[in-house]
Amino acid sequence: MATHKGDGSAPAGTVGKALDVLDAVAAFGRPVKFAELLASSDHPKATLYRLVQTLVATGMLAYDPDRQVYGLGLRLVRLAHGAWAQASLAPLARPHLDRLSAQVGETVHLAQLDHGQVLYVDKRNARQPTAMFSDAGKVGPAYCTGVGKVMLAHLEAGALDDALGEQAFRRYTDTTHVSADTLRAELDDIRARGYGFDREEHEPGIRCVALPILTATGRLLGALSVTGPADRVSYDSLEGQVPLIRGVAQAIAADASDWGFPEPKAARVGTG
Amino acid sequence: MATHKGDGSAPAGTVGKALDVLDAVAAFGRPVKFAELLASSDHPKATLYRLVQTLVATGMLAYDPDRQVYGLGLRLVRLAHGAWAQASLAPLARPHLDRLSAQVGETVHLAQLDHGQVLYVDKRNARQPTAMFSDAGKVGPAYCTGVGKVMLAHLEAGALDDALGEQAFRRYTDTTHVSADTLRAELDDIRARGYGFDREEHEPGIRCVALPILTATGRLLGALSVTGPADRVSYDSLEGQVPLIRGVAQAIAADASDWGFPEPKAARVGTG
DNA sequence: CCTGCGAGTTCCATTATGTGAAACTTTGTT
DNA sequence: AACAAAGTTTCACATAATGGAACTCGCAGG
Repeated sequence: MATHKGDGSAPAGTVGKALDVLDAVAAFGRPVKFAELLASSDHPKATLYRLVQTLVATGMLAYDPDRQVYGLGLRLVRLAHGAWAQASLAPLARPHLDRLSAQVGETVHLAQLDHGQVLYVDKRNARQPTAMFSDAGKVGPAYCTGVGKVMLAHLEAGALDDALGEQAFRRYTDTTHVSADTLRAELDDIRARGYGFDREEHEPGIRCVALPILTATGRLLGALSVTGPADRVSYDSLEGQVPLIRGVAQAIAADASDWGFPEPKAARVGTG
Repeated sequence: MATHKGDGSAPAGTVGKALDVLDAVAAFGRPVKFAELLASSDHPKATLYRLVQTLVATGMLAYDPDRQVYGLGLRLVRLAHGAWAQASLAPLARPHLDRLSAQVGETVHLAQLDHGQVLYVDKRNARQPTAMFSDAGKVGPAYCTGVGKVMLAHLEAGALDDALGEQAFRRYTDTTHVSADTLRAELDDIRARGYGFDREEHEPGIRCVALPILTATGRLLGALSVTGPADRVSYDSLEGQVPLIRGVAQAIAADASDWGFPEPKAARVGTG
């Protein structure tokens, strides 16, 4: 799993390697011992060791001398606060999400596309308290979520090809797309219609309707979705929310362009 | 601007410089042009340029070719999700915070110490919805907040000296500590008593009581605080909450040691 | 139109940095 | 005590970073 990159093509120098180590630690999802890290990496012991030392020294990794394990450092949390605040739509969209959430009464997601994957940057639960940070930063598949498909649909041809190349097409449910071909067909549909559904493609019993957030010039910023359980929401009722959601999406886009929001470089990978 | 470190002695290698660039971008709090970054850094143009290129290539920085500005990349948000989940007390403490919040009815903070600064990793508002991610990741001064002082008080001598060296001692209110000396005196008090107050030292009208979260062996994990406006809470009433908060702190510490929580390397900077 | 300027980008000889096999130290186990 | 496994340090070597200078681009003024 790790990331799609593996490393075979990683053209980056020392910095890239160091960051890959961060990813590796993150992939474990728990504090790791040096040996575990070593096993999961193709660096020689000494090299990995120094890499890790550097990361600890810079606060990106935390080392617990008692248990001799490494974890992701708090400096990352600090940096990410900045990233979330300035590189994501979330802070800008916050009041709009609140409004939408209040009006639809179902779970609302705000997502952006990051290297072909869906990155959830904010969320409102049905009628529970506001989302936790643990929701922002979560990633999900693009090919089988409402927000994912809607964003793919509004990518330029080249970027779409790149992004499709990164999809796993794993079958989660019996409605999951398992090939780029059927997905492409639906994306055409979505592009024409302006919104898309997740028809229980990722989790059985979970449906959603999603719309892209586009600038006036058609640039993709992110996506919004309203999600509900199959036993409570019909596709018709979800479709009925579309005008409302569209209004919110446009409001967010308007705020974003006023503020000079940088384009999320989405699937602009590779070519450099 | 730069980091607190500025040590000059051993800033680390290439990786360190690259990460400092990230900090620099984060410090602007908005997308920056290359020239701005250059002005705020002491690297030669070509060097900074390549550093930035590397960071963009690795997804830590995002580049908007239209506006020619750099912002923090979404990869950071993704990584931070992992950091928050595994390097912070937050996920573990979540249910405890919920409980505490429900019982005291005032704002509750969970913080950790990061390089001499307070890092808020979770929060519950008085009776509003749960904190947003924008609260996790926020940093604050250690010398004039309840959680900060309580954590400083439970640092070992060496670490405390380091940490005190990083305090700005800026006067926010007329009760703010403005020197290490008076602060040290209060820290002794706090250590003896086991809890501390923020007597409107950071924001006028804002009081809080804070307790450290310590392992059975006395290792500092973080701190908890209950905060309220001066016109609603007295120091006596806050003090009355201490046993309750202490119970929660102990519960969190117990969970943390069960789970093998890594020590937040706090002020263990320098010596490397 | 062309000239000058500032921002951004590329070049390339130099050298600081990172590399990794192997040796060494520490920690835990039989 | 002896061994093994995990972690740390060493050092000759090579890669990768450095930064001064030159180049390109876009634009404002002459």
